Amino acid sequence: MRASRLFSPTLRKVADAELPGHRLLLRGGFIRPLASGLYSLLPLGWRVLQKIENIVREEMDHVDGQETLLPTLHPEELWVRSGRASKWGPELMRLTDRNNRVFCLGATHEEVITALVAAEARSYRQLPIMLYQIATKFRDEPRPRGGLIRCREFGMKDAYSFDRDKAGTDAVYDEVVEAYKRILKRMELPFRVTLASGGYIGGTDTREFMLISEAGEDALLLCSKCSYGASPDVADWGEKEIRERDTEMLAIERAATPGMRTVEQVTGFLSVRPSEIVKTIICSADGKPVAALVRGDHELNLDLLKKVLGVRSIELAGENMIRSVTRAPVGFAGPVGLENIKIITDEEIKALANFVTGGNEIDLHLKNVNWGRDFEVNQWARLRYAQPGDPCLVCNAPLEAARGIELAHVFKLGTIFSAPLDAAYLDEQGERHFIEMGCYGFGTTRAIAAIAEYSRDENGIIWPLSVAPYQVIIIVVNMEEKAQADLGQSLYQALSEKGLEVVFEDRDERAGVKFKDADLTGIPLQIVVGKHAADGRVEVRRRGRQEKDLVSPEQAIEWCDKEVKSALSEEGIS
RNA sequence: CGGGGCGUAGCUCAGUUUGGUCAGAGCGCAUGGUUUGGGACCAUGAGGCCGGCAGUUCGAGUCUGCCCGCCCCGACCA
Repeated sequence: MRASRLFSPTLRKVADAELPGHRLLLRGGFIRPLASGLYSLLPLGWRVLQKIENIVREEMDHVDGQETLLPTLHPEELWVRSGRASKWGPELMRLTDRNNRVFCLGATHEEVITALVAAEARSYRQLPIMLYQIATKFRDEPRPRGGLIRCREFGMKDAYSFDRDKAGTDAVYDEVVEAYKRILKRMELPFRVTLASGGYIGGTDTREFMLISEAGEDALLLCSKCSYGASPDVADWGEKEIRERDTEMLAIERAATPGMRTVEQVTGFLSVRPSEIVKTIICSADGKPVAALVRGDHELNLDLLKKVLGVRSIELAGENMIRSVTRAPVGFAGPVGLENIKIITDEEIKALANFVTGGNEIDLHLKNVNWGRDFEVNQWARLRYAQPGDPCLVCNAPLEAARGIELAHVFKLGTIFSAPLDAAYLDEQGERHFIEMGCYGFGTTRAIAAIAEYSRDENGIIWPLSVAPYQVIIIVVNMEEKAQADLGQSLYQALSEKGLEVVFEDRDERAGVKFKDADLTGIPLQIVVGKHAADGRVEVRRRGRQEKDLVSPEQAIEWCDKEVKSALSEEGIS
């Protein structure tokens, strides 16, 4: 491609973009915004996406995935059947056809694929199947952000596995995990595999492939030593020695705390640390009030509480329930004097003595409260969320807080979709079973953003060869110098004939402009045809590296060829 | 949905406080010339519904109200 014909409008400055990677994608002429959360991919961006898609495609095919293409427009009725029409609510984009039939734009494709398989699969002999597609998804996100990181319309590879039993799903799942590792390695993205919750879709064994990045949207807790990592809402941690209190219990004191309802307010007002306060959270467990106690600097995990209590539903109590239990407005609950209510207490409070609690009276807190003496603990349990510093579940090293960009997601669906959509098969005995499913998503457009975020310098993006829009750029410093123009032209021809993807920077621009644009565009192999052209010498260098070599044109061709071959073979197309 | 910011030339922005020589700058673009190894220089020129609507006023880019759009934080989120 000749740069003089290439549609890649570069920009010096952009407003409305905070993330460095996003800015560089805009500046480099890869993407342009159309509306909030909607982007056009320009020729260079589209080429990058296709490279990414092809890597994904190869690795999915390698684990026996079969590519399909499913409709973007779904009858809403299908989503009603699976129960997700209401679950997703307005996030699912809806529209009507001329007959007033309601359709939605595919936010994901479990329904469609399950319906498809349900219609065709009858026998265990037809299983297992793994189908995937690389297609556009639509979600009316409450807040799109970060350019391609979170869009309302975005590219994704979604795969679905269909097996006769859980063991079958397990096997495919493990294979896809390995495939994803290869995909990310080929894109030269480092990643952590973390545990996550099922979210809207549900399912188990939810794992996310995260690029650790400040630009990430998701908070994570990562082990500082081993590979354990999880999102804070599901992070577990290892046994922690809790030394029971050994300080002397002081006399309980009433402390006026006018208007002080939050931990922050109370700590400030009474000059105590959050870890010296015990929060009392009134919850409604199957409709009955329960008091859950956690340290002021901890967060109550309702899921844990639900499990410990063995109830069906758990939620924070409403104002009325709190008033009737504590006889005080919200913000002053405490365990002392509570009657007819179960008090369940986080185990780490065992270590606390003389702590502050609410006084069950407006504008009142109590100081020097002690468990056992001032109130009875009905049950000790682990009730809080993990936090940085907690010991790793696996190796006991401290967990650290981090942020990540979710690149991919895998989980097991069981029969969540096959049951309502009636995807079943007959086994050897003629018995009917619902198909066991798995779901495996990979964000292709998001991967562009992730690479841009990860692999860059102040001058622009530095694309790995595997996903670069072009592999080589030949920069002719001055097209008016015949020696340079001719040498550039012949190099362009030779490299193209070798099958390399080349941009020929032939524009009538100043050298500085061309260099800046080349760096911004991030094409990994640069050949500069300049003042040494008359002596039959050109410069070669890797984008992002300082070193440059003065070589003959033949050596330059050889060098490009070698760099590309070694990069693409190191990927190990398996 | 809550909080904050912004909307003026293709891009980045000034001008809004205090209504009236207030339609501006730099970059980009076009033409001519000089330049040619890291976003050159000179000259000339084109380019604006000052986000929209409705008010206030003799007069609105500037004040008021409503609306729309974009960005950021939060809530939310395969």
